[in-house]
Amino acid sequence: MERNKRNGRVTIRDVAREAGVSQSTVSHFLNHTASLSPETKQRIREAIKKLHYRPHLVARNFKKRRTASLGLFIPDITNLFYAELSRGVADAAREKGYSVILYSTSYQREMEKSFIELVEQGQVDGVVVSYSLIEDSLWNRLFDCGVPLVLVDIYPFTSRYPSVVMDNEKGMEMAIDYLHGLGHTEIAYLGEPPYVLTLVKRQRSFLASMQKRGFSVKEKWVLVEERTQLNRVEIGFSLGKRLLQNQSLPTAVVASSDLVAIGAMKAFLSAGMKIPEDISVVGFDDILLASYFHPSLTTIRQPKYEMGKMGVEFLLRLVEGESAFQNAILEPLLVERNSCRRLQ
Amino acid sequence: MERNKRNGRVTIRDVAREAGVSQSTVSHFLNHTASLSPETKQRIREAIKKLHYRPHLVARNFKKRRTASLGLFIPDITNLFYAELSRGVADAAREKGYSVILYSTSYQREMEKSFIELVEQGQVDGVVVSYSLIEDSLWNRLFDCGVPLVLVDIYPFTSRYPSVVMDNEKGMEMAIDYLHGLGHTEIAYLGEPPYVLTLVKRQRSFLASMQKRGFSVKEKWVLVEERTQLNRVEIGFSLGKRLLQNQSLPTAVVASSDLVAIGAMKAFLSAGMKIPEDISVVGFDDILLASYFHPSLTTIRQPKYEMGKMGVEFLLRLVEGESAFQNAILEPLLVERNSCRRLQ
DNA sequence: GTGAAAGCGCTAACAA
DNA sequence: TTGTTAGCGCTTTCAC
Repeated sequence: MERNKRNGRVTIRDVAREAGVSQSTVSHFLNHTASLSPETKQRIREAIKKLHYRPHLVARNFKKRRTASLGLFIPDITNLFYAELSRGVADAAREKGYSVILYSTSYQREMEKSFIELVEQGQVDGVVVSYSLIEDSLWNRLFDCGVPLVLVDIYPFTSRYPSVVMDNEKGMEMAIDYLHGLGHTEIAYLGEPPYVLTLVKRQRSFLASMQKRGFSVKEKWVLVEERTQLNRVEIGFSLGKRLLQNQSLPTAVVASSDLVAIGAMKAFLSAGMKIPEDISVVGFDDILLASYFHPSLTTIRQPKYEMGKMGVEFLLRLVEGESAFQNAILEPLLVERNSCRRLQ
Repeated sequence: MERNKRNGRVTIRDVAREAGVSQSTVSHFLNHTASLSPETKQRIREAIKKLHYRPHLVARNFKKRRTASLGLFIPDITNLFYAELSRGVADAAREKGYSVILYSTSYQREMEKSFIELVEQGQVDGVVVSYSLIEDSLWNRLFDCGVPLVLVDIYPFTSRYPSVVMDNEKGMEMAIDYLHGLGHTEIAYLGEPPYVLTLVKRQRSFLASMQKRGFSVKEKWVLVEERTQLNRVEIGFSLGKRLLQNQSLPTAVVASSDLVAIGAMKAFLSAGMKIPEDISVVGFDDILLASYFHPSLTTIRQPKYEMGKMGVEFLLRLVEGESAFQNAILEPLLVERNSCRRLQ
């Protein structure tokens, strides 16, 4: 970078001086906000080139009272579900000229707090929230600071914000339906910590769907981890092992997510069981890699990338001044692979 | 957020007025940069509370000529290698008071360019680069704009910057050594596009290590994909299938990364082969989930999280004015699982 | 202990 | 078509 005498950065002033015009003329040139004479333009162009001038983005946005960036609240970027969602968010944001600041909390209170503070201090123009704040008071701080918000994969527990979710009840019902169609009636549920309503709904819908069909649900077959911070795959593994401690086993298992399903499959295989011969498994999400496990995982697909993308679209409408907003509910899709067998 | 009359945001001015002191006194209060009388402090505290004042981070940093954020250049956040690395970067950054802006390019020129422009325009104080810019001229723009840089998982092709890499040659040699120890001499290499030196080194080291041991390398057993943008797992799958078209097959396969290995395993299993009975597989990276595939993947571990973390540490020294810098080379570790068998 | 004033790099009325 | 001026919200001398 070229440096000017004073402090380093080449500013619009330096360009103006070099070109023999005023600051505002250079600004007009940069923003095409006035028509300038060809000669002036040329002089400015040369000055810019000579000094290697680049407008200072932050100053520019500061003046315009915006940051052109969005915050992305997620619990864990190494969870493929969130990674795929993030990609949708990042792509949509970039397309509209916004940057994405990563607020990935590792499910930790401290991190939540520190990110919320950044939001309160105006670091971003809007926030995509795919995460349930553990500490309730932080939600209030987020709401109170008046920053535009969109809830993605989080149910709109308050109706003040746009949101994008998949129909989780329906997704879970499709899973049960599918297993039912294959002749299964003895089905277990393995769940990660239901710390978001999304997960609560899956669990409830599991129970409701089972009941609706007259299938009994053994308490010991509904295993839900409590400790929020654990790795999802490890949760699945440990729940899988716990399930195997039962006297009688179900013929099929539905997991709260693919990661849990994968962990559970590992537990089953490690115990010498065969999938789907000895037990069928259905996941939830359809993460990348789901089809690469052995056996490939039958699962309920969530349109993660699209959810992220749509979330940003909804958010930016708010950011750019619209007051109306939408709450989208997307459709689940069952992806049949090789982790389930037909009984008999 | 409380609003003042003029434009919305409550500023330090409003607080000063409310408390009956000057702006600078409030500033001193906020920054503990002068000792104030208890009464003044109290009045300011009350005013802040009453108005729900939050200092404006951007203005603050602008004044201080910094952004307190770092850019993270990666090709794909849904590639678990980069997701894990990103976590290290994010954690270290947060710990030091910096935010992370995601520059994930999807291996696309356009994206590269648009991110480089943001860097040139001063969006960040420093950049973690774990990505080889496809377009050479963009590297120059990055270098020329004088922003502090650290290269992570990228070899320092110029010696002007700090860097963190694992010893890729050694890692690959360990893989061959390991297979050798198990009695393998017929080994194939499946490689993703060697668009970074890191990958080139793995490939070269594969050839060198084979040669050193007097193992012949069949040309048809060294398969390397060219198309940069393809998904790594799919690359592995297609290379695996291509390998199977050979008349004679190797007894073992080394992949350029775990994702490629996983794809290849899928191809082998789909063709009715058993792993490791019919063919042994060694991966590279040890991504999360590597132990959950079937069979679990023997691989060379890269300390991804630590690399990200260390990268940020190196970078921040530069950002904070130090001129000396380090180039760290980390040690690989072979993680033995179940994807390889002893011959005989 | 407190405040006046200048200025970070830029945009945007408004004037000329 | 070009320039003057007044800030955006804050920090930071430097004086009192």
